[in-house]
Parts: sequence; structure tokens; C-alpha cells
Amino acid sequence: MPPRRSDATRAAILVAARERFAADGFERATIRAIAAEARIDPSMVMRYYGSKEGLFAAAAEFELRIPSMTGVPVETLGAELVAHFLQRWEGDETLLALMRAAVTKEVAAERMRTIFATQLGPVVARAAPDPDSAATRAGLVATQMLGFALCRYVLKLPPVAELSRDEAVRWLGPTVQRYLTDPV
Amino acid sequence: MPPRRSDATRAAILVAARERFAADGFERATIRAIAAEARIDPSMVMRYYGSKEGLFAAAAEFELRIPSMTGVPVETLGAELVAHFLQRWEGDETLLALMRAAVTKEVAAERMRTIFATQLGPVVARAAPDPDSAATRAGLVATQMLGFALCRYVLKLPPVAELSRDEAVRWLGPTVQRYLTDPV
DNA sequence: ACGGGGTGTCAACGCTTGTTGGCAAACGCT
DNA sequence: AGCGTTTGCCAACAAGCGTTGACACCCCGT
Repeated sequence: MPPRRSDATRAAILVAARERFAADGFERATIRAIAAEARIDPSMVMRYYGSKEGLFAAAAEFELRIPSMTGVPVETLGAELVAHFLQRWEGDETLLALMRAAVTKEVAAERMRTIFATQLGPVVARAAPDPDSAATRAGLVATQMLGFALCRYVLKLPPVAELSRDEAVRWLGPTVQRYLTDPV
Repeated sequence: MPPRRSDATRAAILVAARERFAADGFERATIRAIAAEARIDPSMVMRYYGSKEGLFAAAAEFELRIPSMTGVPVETLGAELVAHFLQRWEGDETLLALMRAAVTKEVAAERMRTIFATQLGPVVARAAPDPDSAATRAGLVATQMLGFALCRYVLKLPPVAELSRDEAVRWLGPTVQRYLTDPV
């Protein structure tokens, strides 16, 4: 695949798409608005991404990039995970777009499920006391992380939105830690 | 306000609206679909509720109905709260409708905020060790509860959706308990 | 220089949406 | 019985949506 002359346009569309999807959700974000933000014609979006669905699929590509964490002691793993999550969430609007869409679009929900199963699952498995509880533990971690993100970045519940990053880690860290390592 | 002859229709519309809003979210749920489910004409919805917004506002009326809990010992308050939440969630689709809408509609998000501030806040305040941490504690409880509901009922993450109600209480209870009573 | 594929714009289509106004039947009151 | 109000349906509107096809321009290999 050689580099194409239109790569800049494609990238601009993707950036604009993530911005609109993150701000408005899938159905309220219009191709026209995305195209306007990318300063091109709506028909270009169709040519390069086929359809609105195709555009979303491309824009919702995401990786959690959880570090290996082989060096850190097991008892601080919860806090470490929470801190990484917050950073990942605030540095990239893709997760916000994915969240806003996943609530009403099955394909987006499926993407969420695979992300947490394939990217968070293995990390949790290394910390879990017994292997067959790993999936459950990963799910529980997801409930706390996603719930926090929902309340802080989407619903903007004042007490949660006003928490500093450190305070958030101090509160959520032990919870995640317990989900990771506590015996059933 | 005397009972009107059309009260049955009004109620049928409300039931259908909650069902469609819960299943599809605000934007995908159409007045036509709601009217079809209530077996009446779309224009009736407009006459009785003014607009789609007005209908949603009426359909999204909700109360958490948290019991007084004056009798229960403080150390089981977390588990009790979680159990009540699960039951409240599964017995009424209003919360699901509210959640699906709150992610993209500001007025729905505002409704969520007030529900948790005015209905969960006071209960948490009675258990919190110091009064000025109560709002934060209520917010934290909300992150765990809403996150669990999101993963279980909306995203349907398999490990979370498959948890029995008792297992859920056993896992989440201590977390909520800690948010309620642990010193900062 | 010239021809062809890549890049971009414009106008329009077909469809669905929320919303409206008019009209017919049913009801309740005197 | 007669009449105004309520309840309901029907048809239509204007607007916005995703999507399409035709057309112009630019770049680049030969």
C-alpha cells in the first residue's frame, strides 16, 4: 500500500469524526458536520470510508496500551491501572466517542466488549489468584473504570468531575486492587 | 384536575415511550414507533405531550425509592444499597431509558445528576463519617453502581451479565461500603 | 505534451423524521 | 334531542439525513 496523496484528507476526516462522535454520539453527529469540520465535501467521506458506519468503524479503532507492569509490585497494581486508565482517557477522545456510541449501537458495544476482553483480560489474568476467575475480575474492573468515566466525563456529576487525578487514584485504586487479587 | 377519558391512552403512550427509549435511546426511538406500540396515531402523542422532548421528560420521571435503612447496622449498608439498586434497576425500565438518553442528551444527564444528588445524597450523608465528604462519597457510589449497570444491562459484558444477583452484591457491597464509611 | 487516474465540488435524489391542521366520530351535559 | 368538547385518524408539510452521480481540476508517468 503506497502512501496516497489524499492521506492528509483521510486523517483530517478521522480526527473530525472522532471529535463529532465524541461530542454528539453516533446519531447526532452528521456526515455534513464532520465534513465541515474537516473542511471538505461530505461526499469525500463517503468515497474514503464507504458509509457512516464504515467511518465510525475506522474512527473507533482503539488500544488501551496497558503497559506490561512486570516490574511493579502486585499490591500497587490497582492504583497503577487506574492511573493509566485516566491518562489514556484524557489524552484521546476515541474512548469517549466509543462510549457515547456503545450505549445505542450494537457494533460499538461489541467493540467495547472485545477491547476489554482482549486487552484488559490478559493483564488481569496475570494478577488473579486463580485463572478461572480472571474473566470475572476483568469485568468487575471494567465496571468501576467505565462507571467512573461515565460519571466524570459524560454525566459530569460534580463531585466526581471535581476530583483530582490523585484523589481518583486513591479512591479507586483499592477497589480495583480488591477486584484483581481478593479471594472469592 | 378531574380524571379524563383519555387517561388510559396517556398511560399507554408513556409505557410505550419508556420501552422504546429504553431499547433504542432518545434519537433512534421515533414518535411513530412509540405510537404504533401504543396502538394510536402519532399525532396523539403530540397533542398529549407537546413534543418528543416533552414526552421524554414525562417518561423519564423516576425515583430511586431508597428505603430509610434506619434499622440496618452500618456495616451492611453497602450490601443493602447494592441489593436495592439491582432490584430497582431490573423492575423498571425507566432507568435504562434514562441512561441510554443521558449519554447524548444534556437534559437527561441533568435529570441523572439531580436524581443522584437529591435521592442518593441524603442517604449517604447519614452514613458518612464527616458531613463535607458526603457529596464525594455519593458520587463514588454512583460510579460503581452506574458502571455496573452500564456493563451488565447496556454493554452486556459477558462476565458481568452472567453474575448472579448475590454474587454481584458480594463483590460490589464492600466497595460501596468503603466509599460510604472509610476515612479519607 | 498529453492522457488517465486520483482528488475535490456541486446539485440532487429518496427517505425518514417531528410536527401540524382539518375532519369525523364519540361523549357528556342540559 | 342538540350542542360543544374531547378523542381519534388521516394526509401532508418542511427540514434534515445519508448517499449518489456527474463534472472539473490537478498531478504524474510516458
